[in-house]
Amino acid sequence: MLIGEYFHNLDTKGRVSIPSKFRDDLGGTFVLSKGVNDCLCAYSKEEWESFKEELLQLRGADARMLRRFFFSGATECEIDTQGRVVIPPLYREYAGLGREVVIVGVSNCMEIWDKAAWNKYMNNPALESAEIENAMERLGL
Amino acid sequence: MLIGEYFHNLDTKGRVSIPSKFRDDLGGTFVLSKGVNDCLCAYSKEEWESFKEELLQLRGADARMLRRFFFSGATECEIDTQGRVVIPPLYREYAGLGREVVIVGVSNCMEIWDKAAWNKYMNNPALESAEIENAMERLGL
DNA sequence: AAGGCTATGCTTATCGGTGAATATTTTCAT
DNA sequence: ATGAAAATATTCACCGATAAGCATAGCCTT
Repeated sequence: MLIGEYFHNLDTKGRVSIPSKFRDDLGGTFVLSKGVNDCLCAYSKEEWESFKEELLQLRGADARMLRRFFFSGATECEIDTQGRVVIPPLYREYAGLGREVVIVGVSNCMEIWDKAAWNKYMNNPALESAEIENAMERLGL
Repeated sequence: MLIGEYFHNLDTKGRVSIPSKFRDDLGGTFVLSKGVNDCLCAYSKEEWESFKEELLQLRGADARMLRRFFFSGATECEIDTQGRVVIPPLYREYAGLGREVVIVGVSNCMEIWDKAAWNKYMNNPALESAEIENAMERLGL
Protein backbone atom coordinates (compact mmCIF):
# COMPACT_ATOMS: atom_id res chain seq x y z
CA MET A 1 0.00 0.00 0.00
CA LEU A 2 1.34 3.41 -0.95
CA ILE A 3 1.31 5.63 2.13
CA GLY A 4 3.66 8.14 3.67
CA GLU A 5 5.45 11.37 2.87
CA TYR A 6 9.05 11.51 1.63
CA PHE A 7 11.24 14.53 0.97
CA HIS A 8 13.65 13.99 -1.93
CA ASN A 9 15.71 16.06 -4.34
CA LEU A 10 15.83 16.09 -8.12
CA ASP A 11 19.40 15.72 -9.37
CA THR A 12 20.76 18.10 -11.98
CA LYS A 13 19.49 15.76 -14.69
CA GLY A 14 15.92 15.83 -13.41
CA ARG A 15 15.99 12.40 -11.83
CA VAL A 16 14.53 11.54 -8.46
CA SER A 17 14.87 8.51 -6.20
CA ILE A 18 11.65 6.64 -5.63
CA PRO A 19 11.18 5.85 -1.93
CA SER A 20 12.33 2.28 -1.50
CA LYS A 21 9.07 1.37 0.23
CA PHE A 22 7.16 2.27 -2.92
CA ARG A 23 9.22 0.31 -5.42
CA ASP A 24 7.57 -3.03 -4.91
CA ASP A 25 4.09 -1.58 -5.22
CA LEU A 26 4.91 0.47 -8.30
CA GLY A 27 6.87 -2.19 -10.14
CA GLY A 28 9.83 -1.60 -12.43
CA THR A 29 7.88 0.45 -14.91
CA PHE A 30 4.91 2.60 -14.02
CA VAL A 31 2.68 5.23 -15.57
CA LEU A 32 3.26 8.87 -14.76
CA SER A 33 0.39 11.24 -15.40
CA LYS A 34 -0.54 14.81 -14.77
CA GLY A 35 -2.49 14.94 -11.56
CA VAL A 36 -5.13 17.22 -10.15
CA ASN A 37 -3.81 20.29 -8.25
CA ASP A 38 -0.43 20.71 -9.92
CA CYS A 39 1.14 17.47 -8.98
CA LEU A 40 2.22 14.36 -10.82
CA CYS A 41 0.58 11.05 -10.22
CA ALA A 42 2.24 7.67 -10.66
CA TYR A 43 0.26 4.46 -11.05
CA SER A 44 1.48 0.90 -11.14
CA LYS A 45 0.52 -0.80 -14.39
CA GLU A 46 -2.37 -2.56 -12.66
CA GLU A 47 -3.72 0.60 -11.05
CA TRP A 48 -3.43 2.43 -14.33
CA GLU A 49 -5.44 -0.25 -16.10
CA SER A 50 -8.28 0.04 -13.64
CA PHE A 51 -8.18 3.83 -13.80
CA LYS A 52 -8.28 3.57 -17.58
CA GLU A 53 -11.33 1.28 -17.45
CA GLU A 54 -13.14 3.76 -15.25
CA LEU A 55 -12.37 6.58 -17.64
CA LEU A 56 -13.52 4.58 -20.64
CA GLN A 57 -16.86 3.85 -19.07
CA LEU A 58 -17.72 7.49 -18.64
CA ARG A 59 -20.03 9.14 -21.20
CA GLY A 60 -20.60 12.68 -22.32
CA ALA A 61 -18.65 15.82 -23.06
CA ASP A 62 -16.88 15.87 -19.71
CA ALA A 63 -15.81 12.32 -20.20
CA ARG A 64 -14.19 13.16 -23.51
CA MET A 65 -12.34 16.02 -21.88
CA LEU A 66 -11.09 13.89 -19.03
CA ARG A 67 -9.93 11.16 -21.38
CA ARG A 68 -7.98 13.68 -23.43
CA PHE A 69 -6.45 15.15 -20.31
CA PHE A 70 -5.38 11.92 -18.70
CA PHE A 71 -4.41 9.88 -21.72
CA SER A 72 -2.47 12.62 -23.45
CA GLY A 73 -0.88 13.55 -20.16
CA ALA A 74 0.53 10.16 -19.30
CA THR A 75 3.82 8.45 -20.02
CA GLU A 76 5.53 5.24 -19.08
CA CYS A 77 8.56 5.52 -16.80
CA GLU A 78 11.21 3.04 -15.88
CA ILE A 79 13.00 2.86 -12.54
CA ASP A 80 16.76 2.51 -13.12
CA THR A 81 19.13 0.19 -11.32
CA GLN A 82 19.62 2.76 -8.59
CA GLY A 83 15.93 3.28 -7.91
CA ARG A 84 15.62 6.57 -9.78
CA VAL A 85 13.33 7.83 -12.55
CA VAL A 86 13.73 10.67 -14.98
CA ILE A 87 10.91 13.19 -14.72
CA PRO A 88 10.52 14.49 -18.31
CA PRO A 89 10.85 18.27 -18.61
CA LEU A 90 7.22 18.74 -19.62
CA TYR A 91 6.11 17.10 -16.39
CA ARG A 92 8.57 18.97 -14.23
CA GLU A 93 7.16 22.12 -15.68
CA TYR A 94 3.52 21.09 -15.29
CA ALA A 95 3.95 20.42 -11.59
CA GLY A 96 6.34 23.34 -11.08
CA LEU A 97 8.97 21.06 -9.63
CA GLY A 98 12.06 22.73 -8.22
CA ARG A 99 14.95 20.86 -6.70
CA GLU A 100 13.06 19.88 -3.55
CA VAL A 101 10.09 17.62 -4.08
CA VAL A 102 7.75 15.65 -1.87
CA ILE A 103 6.63 12.17 -2.75
CA VAL A 104 3.43 11.07 -1.09
CA GLY A 105 1.57 7.79 -1.12
CA VAL A 106 -2.19 8.09 -1.57
CA SER A 107 -3.14 4.45 -1.24
CA ASN A 108 -3.52 3.55 -4.91
CA CYS A 109 -1.10 6.02 -6.44
CA MET A 110 2.03 7.97 -5.69
CA GLU A 111 2.07 11.73 -6.10
CA ILE A 112 5.05 14.00 -6.73
CA TRP A 113 4.78 17.61 -5.57
CA ASP A 114 7.04 20.59 -5.49
CA LYS A 115 7.89 20.96 -1.82
CA ALA A 116 6.60 24.52 -1.49
CA ALA A 117 3.39 23.70 -3.35
CA TRP A 118 2.77 20.71 -1.10
CA ASN A 119 3.29 22.71 2.07
CA LYS A 120 0.96 25.36 0.81
CA TYR A 121 -1.67 22.80 -0.11
CA MET A 122 -1.47 21.14 3.29
CA ASN A 123 -1.99 24.45 5.07
CA ASN A 124 -5.52 24.58 3.74
CA PRO A 125 -8.04 25.65 6.41
CA ALA A 126 -10.10 22.58 5.57
CA LEU A 127 -7.30 20.63 7.26
CA GLU A 128 -7.51 22.45 10.59
CA SER A 129 -7.48 20.01 13.46
CA ALA A 130 -11.18 20.55 14.22
CA GLU A 131 -12.03 19.56 10.65
CA ILE A 132 -9.76 16.57 10.85
CA GLU A 133 -11.40 15.41 14.05
CA ASN A 134 -14.80 15.71 12.40
CA ALA A 135 -13.63 13.67 9.46
CA MET A 136 -12.16 11.01 11.70
CA GLU A 137 -15.35 10.73 13.65
CA ARG A 138 -17.40 10.34 10.46
CA LEU A 139 -15.00 7.73 9.18
CA GLY A 140 -14.82 5.77 12.39
CA LEU A 141 -11.27 6.28 13.54
CA MET B 1 -7.76 -4.70 23.78
CA LEU B 2 -5.23 -1.90 24.05
CA ILE B 3 -5.29 -0.39 27.53
CA GLY B 4 -2.72 0.85 29.99
CA GLU B 5 0.14 3.30 30.28
CA TYR B 6 3.78 2.31 29.76
CA PHE B 7 6.97 4.34 30.15
CA HIS B 8 9.67 3.39 27.65
CA ASN B 9 12.83 4.89 26.14
CA LEU B 10 13.84 5.47 22.56
CA ASP B 11 17.28 4.07 21.78
CA THR B 12 19.85 6.17 19.97
CA LYS B 13 18.48 4.99 16.61
CA GLY B 14 14.96 6.12 17.43
CA ARG B 15 13.53 2.70 18.19
CA VAL B 16 11.18 1.88 21.02
CA SER B 17 9.99 -1.38 22.53
CA ILE B 18 6.30 -2.00 22.12
CA PRO B 19 4.72 -3.13 25.40
CA SER B 20 4.53 -6.88 25.16
CA LYS B 21 0.86 -6.80 26.08
CA PHE B 22 0.12 -4.78 22.94
CA ARG B 23 1.97 -6.95 20.46
CA ASP B 24 -0.75 -9.51 19.91
CA ASP B 25 -3.40 -6.88 19.34
CA LEU B 26 -1.28 -4.81 16.99
CA GLY B 27 0.12 -7.70 15.02
CA GLY B 28 3.57 -7.87 13.47
CA THR B 29 3.04 -4.82 11.28
CA PHE B 30 0.82 -1.89 12.04
CA VAL B 31 0.13 1.60 10.76
CA LEU B 32 1.57 4.62 12.52
CA SER B 33 -0.08 7.98 11.98
CA LYS B 34 0.09 11.51 13.26
CA GLY B 35 -2.46 11.96 16.02
CA VAL B 36 -4.47 15.00 17.00
CA ASN B 37 -2.67 16.23 20.12
CA ASP B 38 1.02 16.02 19.23
CA CYS B 39 1.11 12.32 19.68
CA LEU B 40 1.48 9.37 17.36
CA CYS B 41 -1.26 6.88 16.88
CA ALA B 42 -0.79 3.23 15.92
CA TYR B 43 -3.54 1.12 14.38
CA SER B 44 -3.63 -2.57 13.69
CA LYS B 45 -3.83 -3.50 10.02
CA GLU B 46 -7.50 -4.41 10.42
CA GLU B 47 -8.42 -1.07 11.97
CA TRP B 48 -6.51 0.75 9.27
CA GLU B 49 -8.00 -1.26 6.41
CA SER B 50 -11.54 -0.45 7.43
CA PHE B 51 -10.65 3.21 7.80
CA LYS B 52 -9.02 3.12 4.38
CA GLU B 53 -12.15 1.69 2.77
CA GLU B 54 -14.29 4.45 4.25
CA LEU B 55 -11.83 7.04 3.08
CA LEU B 56 -11.73 5.67 -0.46
CA GLN B 57 -15.49 5.78 -0.71
CA LEU B 58 -15.70 9.48 0.05
CA ARG B 59 -16.61 11.67 -2.94
CA GLY B 60 -16.36 15.36 -3.56
CA ALA B 61 -13.74 18.07 -3.52
CA ASP B 62 -12.68 17.60 0.10
CA ALA B 63 -12.34 13.87 -0.33
CA ARG B 64 -9.14 14.17 -2.31
CA MET B 65 -7.69 16.47 0.30
CA LEU B 66 -8.63 14.21 3.18
CA ARG B 67 -7.15 11.21 1.42
CA ARG B 68 -3.93 13.07 0.85
CA PHE B 69 -3.86 14.16 4.47
CA PHE B 70 -4.50 10.78 6.03
CA PHE B 71 -2.52 8.62 3.63
CA SER B 72 0.49 10.90 3.53
CA GLY B 73 0.48 11.18 7.29
CA ALA B 74 0.78 7.47 7.93
CA THR B 75 3.44 4.82 7.55
CA GLU B 76 3.65 1.09 7.88
CA CYS B 77 5.80 -0.15 10.77
CA GLU B 78 7.16 -3.57 11.44
CA ILE B 79 7.92 -4.92 14.89
CA ASP B 80 11.39 -6.51 14.87
CA THR B 81 12.42 -9.77 16.46
CA GLN B 82 13.10 -7.95 19.71
CA GLY B 83 9.71 -6.28 19.90
CA ARG B 84 10.88 -2.86 18.77
CA VAL B 85 9.84 -0.45 16.02
CA VAL B 86 11.67 2.42 14.39
CA ILE B 87 9.90 5.75 14.79
CA PRO B 88 10.88 7.59 11.58
CA PRO B 89 12.55 10.98 12.16
CA LEU B 90 9.61 12.92 10.74
CA TYR B 91 7.29 11.34 13.26
CA ARG B 92 9.66 11.78 16.18
CA GLU B 93 9.77 15.42 15.29
CA TYR B 94 6.02 15.78 14.82
CA ALA B 95 5.29 14.43 18.30
CA GLY B 96 8.31 16.11 19.85
CA LEU B 97 9.61 12.81 21.15
CA GLY B 98 12.66 12.96 23.37
CA ARG B 99 14.29 9.93 24.88
CA GLU B 100 11.50 9.23 27.34
CA VAL B 101 8.14 8.38 25.85
CA VAL B 102 4.83 7.10 27.12
CA ILE B 103 2.86 4.44 25.31
CA VAL B 104 -0.82 4.39 26.09
CA GLY B 105 -3.59 2.07 25.01
CA VAL B 106 -6.84 3.72 23.92
CA SER B 107 -8.93 0.65 23.14
CA ASN B 108 -8.66 0.60 19.33
CA CYS B 109 -5.30 2.31 18.98
CA MET B 110 -2.02 2.77 20.73
CA GLU B 111 -0.66 6.27 21.25
CA ILE B 112 2.96 7.34 21.67
CA TRP B 113 3.65 10.56 23.57
CA ASP B 114 6.68 12.44 24.67
CA LYS B 115 6.77 11.90 28.43
CA ALA B 116 6.73 15.59 29.32
CA ALA B 117 3.93 16.32 26.86
CA TRP B 118 1.88 13.47 28.25
CA ASN B 119 2.32 14.64 31.83
CA LYS B 120 1.35 18.14 30.85
CA TYR B 121 -1.71 16.89 29.04
CA MET B 122 -2.78 14.75 31.96
CA ASN B 123 -2.44 17.69 34.34
CA ASN B 124 -4.97 19.58 32.27
CA PRO B 125 -7.73 21.00 34.49
CA ALA B 126 -10.24 19.32 32.17
CA LEU B 127 -9.08 16.04 33.67
CA GLU B 128 -9.88 16.96 37.28
CA SER B 129 -12.24 14.42 38.63
CA ALA B 130 -15.01 17.00 38.95
CA GLU B 131 -14.67 17.74 35.25
CA ILE B 132 -14.59 14.08 34.39
CA GLU B 133 -17.75 13.66 36.38
CA ASN B 134 -19.41 16.54 34.52
CA ALA B 135 -18.38 15.17 31.15
CA MET B 136 -19.75 11.78 32.05
CA GLU B 137 -23.02 13.31 33.09
CA ARG B 138 -23.30 15.25 29.84
CA LEU B 139 -22.82 12.04 27.93
CA GLY B 140 -25.27 10.14 30.10
CA LEU B 141 -22.72 7.75 31.54
C1' DA C 1 35.48 14.17 -38.34
C1' DA C 2 35.28 17.21 -34.20
C1' DG C 3 32.84 19.27 -30.65
C1' DG C 4 29.22 19.42 -27.71
C1' DC C 5 24.82 17.69 -25.87
C1' DT C 6 22.03 14.30 -23.55
C1' DA C 7 20.96 10.17 -21.38
C1' DT C 8 22.55 6.81 -18.58
C1' DG C 9 25.40 4.59 -15.41
C1' DC C 10 29.13 4.47 -11.75
C1' DT C 11 31.42 6.00 -7.38
C1' DT C 12 31.65 7.77 -3.06
C1' DA C 13 29.99 9.78 1.29
C1' DT C 14 26.59 10.13 4.64
C1' DC C 15 22.84 8.85 7.19
C1' DG C 16 19.35 6.03 8.85
C1' DG C 17 17.66 1.29 9.41
C1' DT C 18 18.64 -3.55 10.85
C1' DG C 19 20.21 -7.27 13.51
C1' DA C 20 22.94 -9.37 17.07
C1' DA C 21 24.84 -9.48 21.66
C1' DT C 22 24.62 -8.34 26.21
C1' DA C 23 23.08 -6.00 30.46
C1' DT C 24 19.50 -4.73 33.41
C1' DT C 25 14.96 -4.70 35.22
C1' DT C 26 10.53 -6.66 36.03
C1' DT C 27 7.35 -10.32 36.59
C1' DC C 28 5.82 -14.55 38.15
C1' DA C 29 5.81 -19.11 40.15
C1' DT C 30 7.56 -21.71 43.59
C1' DA D 1 11.94 -14.49 49.75
C1' DT D 2 14.22 -16.73 45.82
C1' DG D 3 15.25 -18.18 41.29
C1' DA D 4 13.79 -18.50 36.50
C1' DA D 5 11.94 -16.43 32.67
C1' DA D 6 10.34 -12.60 30.17
C1' DA D 7 10.62 -7.79 29.04
C1' DT D 8 13.17 -3.79 28.34
C1' DA D 9 17.51 -0.99 27.73
C1' DT D 10 21.86 -0.25 25.60
C1' DT D 11 25.60 -0.75 22.55
C1' DC D 12 28.04 -2.11 18.46
C1' DA D 13 28.73 -3.53 13.83
C1' DC D 14 26.82 -3.98 9.40
C1' DC D 15 23.71 -3.08 5.49
C1' DG D 16 20.83 -0.34 2.46
C1' DA D 17 18.95 4.15 0.81
C1' DT D 18 19.78 8.66 -0.83
C1' DA D 19 22.48 12.66 -2.61
C1' DA D 20 25.81 14.42 -5.36
C1' DG D 21 29.31 14.49 -8.53
C1' DC D 22 31.82 12.37 -12.22
C1' DA D 23 32.48 9.27 -16.33
C1' DT D 24 31.07 7.11 -20.49
C1' DA D 25 28.58 6.23 -24.71
C1' DG D 26 25.56 7.49 -28.28
C1' DC D 27 23.78 11.04 -31.03
C1' DC D 28 23.25 15.45 -33.28
C1' DT D 29 25.11 19.46 -35.39
C1' DT D 30 28.22 21.74 -37.89
